[in-house]
Amino acid sequence: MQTNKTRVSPTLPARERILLTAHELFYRDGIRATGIDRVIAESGVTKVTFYRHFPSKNDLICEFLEFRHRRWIEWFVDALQRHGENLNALLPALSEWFNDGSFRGCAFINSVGELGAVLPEVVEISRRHKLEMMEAIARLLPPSRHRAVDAQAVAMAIDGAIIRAQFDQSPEPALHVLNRLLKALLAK
Amino acid sequence: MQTNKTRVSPTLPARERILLTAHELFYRDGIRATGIDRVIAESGVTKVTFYRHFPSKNDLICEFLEFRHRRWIEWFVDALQRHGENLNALLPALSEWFNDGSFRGCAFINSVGELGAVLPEVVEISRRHKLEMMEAIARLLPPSRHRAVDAQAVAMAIDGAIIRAQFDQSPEPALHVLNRLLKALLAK
DNA sequence: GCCGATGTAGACAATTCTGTCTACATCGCC
DNA sequence: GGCGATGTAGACAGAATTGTCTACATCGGC
Repeated sequence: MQTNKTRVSPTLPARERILLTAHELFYRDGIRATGIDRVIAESGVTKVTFYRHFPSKNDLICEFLEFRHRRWIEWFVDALQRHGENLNALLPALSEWFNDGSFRGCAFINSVGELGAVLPEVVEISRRHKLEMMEAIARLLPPSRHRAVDAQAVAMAIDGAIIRAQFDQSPEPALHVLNRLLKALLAK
Repeated sequence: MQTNKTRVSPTLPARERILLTAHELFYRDGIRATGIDRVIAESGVTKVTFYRHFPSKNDLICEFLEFRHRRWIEWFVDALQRHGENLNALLPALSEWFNDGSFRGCAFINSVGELGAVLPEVVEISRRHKLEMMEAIARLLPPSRHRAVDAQAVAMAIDGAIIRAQFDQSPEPALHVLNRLLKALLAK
């Protein structure tokens, strides 16, 4: 009898199961708050299997961030495209994310806050993540002398909105205020 | 012979010493990363003294956030006043903060990311903090119909800038991009 | 047919964490 | 004078942490 609380498909290879489980727990509860034993139990593997794939928790943390990065950017680019591939796509795209029940802010902002001082790789991966987010935003802007700086301004406003959405009960104020900020930025 | 690594003045009452030490360690290294034993050792008190003042680590965490809140707002209001008490004061004020060697982002953003899912008081205190920050910003704006929303937009931009300054090596890009964002917001 | 990669089961070690306990000292204030 | 608040020193308990170890099973590909 298996009484595992496995939440991921047991047909997936062990490595995928571990990564998916870590992704859910790390993002939801925080990284330090999540013990390795918990990840092992919920992904339905054994300790040996786990440690064969991830020599230490720090390795898992880095792989979790890389995994999250690929996943998030893929969603972001797709959402922007679905909503018209211009600046007006930003709000509906972010609205999707903020309204998702599992939204708990930006995994990279959270991780840098939690581990940045102690695990430099976390900062490095997160910086790369924000850079790629900014590049995706830049592609929405018409080529011009200010494109790079404008994209940075939009990215900064979005980070502020992520924080706001994370703090508030509802994502509406964050989206509303972000809209005002974007409008002001475009009307220059 | 006292070999304590006490970093706070030993003449202060025990409670102050604990709070100052916790403030430094929690902000610098993260909350979960900092053990109670470490706080006790570096504040130069004993376990009994510590637990008489703070029944549990969670109590200390909340008191740390309240302490940080009072301290930060006091500094912020003062800095805004010193720099002219108008919107142009924001940049030089934040520049002071970002350039401080101990800057490691916003303690409330970091704490919500780390503990928000598991300690609701943290979110509550942090929300209050952001509200008071926003009110201080609102007082820089001329009374108008949009004052509240404008203050929220400025606060959101500032949160984005805090993140950016925390991620980057240097605070310059964060300040520069924030400047652009504020200029756009005012020129409406 | 064999080898290496991947998988399972669970005991065990070493450390660290929070929090409790006993026993005693000092100081301000009613 | 006595009491309560505040302080010191350090042993101890109980739980949780990360990571190691032995022993065995399965399966695909060379």
